[in-house]
Amino acid sequence: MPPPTPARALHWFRVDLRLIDNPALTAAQSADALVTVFIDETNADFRPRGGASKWWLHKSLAALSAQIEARGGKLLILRGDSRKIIPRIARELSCDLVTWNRRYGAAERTCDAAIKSALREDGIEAEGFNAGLLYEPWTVTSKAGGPLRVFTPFWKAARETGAPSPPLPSPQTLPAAPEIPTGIGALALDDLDLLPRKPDWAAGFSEYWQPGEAGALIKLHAFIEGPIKGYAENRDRPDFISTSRLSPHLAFGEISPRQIWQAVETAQLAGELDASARDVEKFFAELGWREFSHHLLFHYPDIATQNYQPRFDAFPWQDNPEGLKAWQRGLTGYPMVDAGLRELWQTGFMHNRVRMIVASFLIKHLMIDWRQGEAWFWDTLLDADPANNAASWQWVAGSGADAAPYFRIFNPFGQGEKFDAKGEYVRRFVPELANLPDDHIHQPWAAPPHILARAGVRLGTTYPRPIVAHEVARERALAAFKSISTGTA
DNA sequence: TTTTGAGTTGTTCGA
DNA sequence: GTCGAACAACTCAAA
Repeated sequence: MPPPTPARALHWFRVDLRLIDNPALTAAQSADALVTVFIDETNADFRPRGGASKWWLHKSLAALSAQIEARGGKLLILRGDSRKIIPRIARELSCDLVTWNRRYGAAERTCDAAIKSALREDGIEAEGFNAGLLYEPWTVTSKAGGPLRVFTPFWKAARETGAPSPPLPSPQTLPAAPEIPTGIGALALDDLDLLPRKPDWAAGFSEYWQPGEAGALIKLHAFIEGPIKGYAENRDRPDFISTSRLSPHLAFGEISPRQIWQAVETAQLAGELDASARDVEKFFAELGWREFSHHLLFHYPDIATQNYQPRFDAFPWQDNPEGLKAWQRGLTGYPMVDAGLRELWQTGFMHNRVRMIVASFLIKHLMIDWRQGEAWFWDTLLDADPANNAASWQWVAGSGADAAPYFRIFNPFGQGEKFDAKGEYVRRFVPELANLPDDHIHQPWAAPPHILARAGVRLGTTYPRPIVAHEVARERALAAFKSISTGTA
């Protein structure tokens, strides 16, 4: 337990870049003096941040720092191995309490546990809190006491443990920081060198995103006033804004799932929500999938690198660097797949339905190891999240917990015809096909020559032919997946 | 211990 | 055009 009124506290920001509903910050703010710190961690066993995440982090830290200063506080920025830095600065700044919010990856938990014991050996109190999840992984168990590995029973059991707790308010003022010695190694945000320069591939991102707590609240309220109505049906439509787009904000902890939950529920109870109960349940279930991914990461720490189902270790993945490159660049010849990958490159985001389509294509049509797709998403997604990214790729591959069956192979043009019937999504991100009529835009290779000519499309020149024929690829994938089935085959 | 029912997101084929 | 069945068999969770 922390001292009743610590003289001097340190709050360590990690995946909680916000002031509202920040229990660790709230616990620290009763101190007479408060230092808040963010560390660009260079710990050897941590996965390096992806490029898109770095861009977001820069913007988010700028927003957070301004918010803290507006309340009389100070955000210190440092770089290095957190296992050394935290105990050192806690000592040098004479702190008697250090607080943080928990993270759930194996390396991070080991690190935090080591820091906690180091601090306590120095007589400094250290305490972790839950800021990132509705239900912490160890609180949701089967009747037998173990982790749940199927979503539906997991989500049922989680909700039976009780309603999510309400969010904490933002502190209106923060205790002033003590004098920071110059030798402590404080950096300016720009020193972290998080923004891309040559070339600046992130130049377009600001058009779509406002990183930081204020931007998160704007997205939340826009969702509650708009797309949550009809969410159950529309969430599969990439051709208009049909989802919350809160994922990058959640990935950096600029908003908590408790805040989202409470805002939706409050609007619903007040009769201000023009959405059906089914819409709300569907949306809550998506938060539930995020919880489930974290639950899996906590109980099975290797999910980002190892097949959850070991029989997939024998899968005949193909070494196909040209195929991988065509996929990454959005040049597979399948408009829906290419639109998705170009949306990712241009905006740092991809609609969830399209993520499934492009992932299925990489894994099943090209038979490229899901880890290569996971790595690309890790580098390019603004919402790259160690739990969601790994669990979702394994779900598509069929190698994960509660995964898609092997014979579920998305038809890359059928999905387009179904969920982007007018081709608006394709036209937005694959402009060289924009003049094709609706009924040919998802299968340009099958369009009559005069239609292609009129639309200015020359296959193999202005837009690629399919790099693999769907029917051939499908049969090949079915055979490969059958070969690792546990049956007698 | 054994049994039973269920399991995010799909596609294809044939009636 | 629409609809149901097949696509495998397994694992999980609970009774």
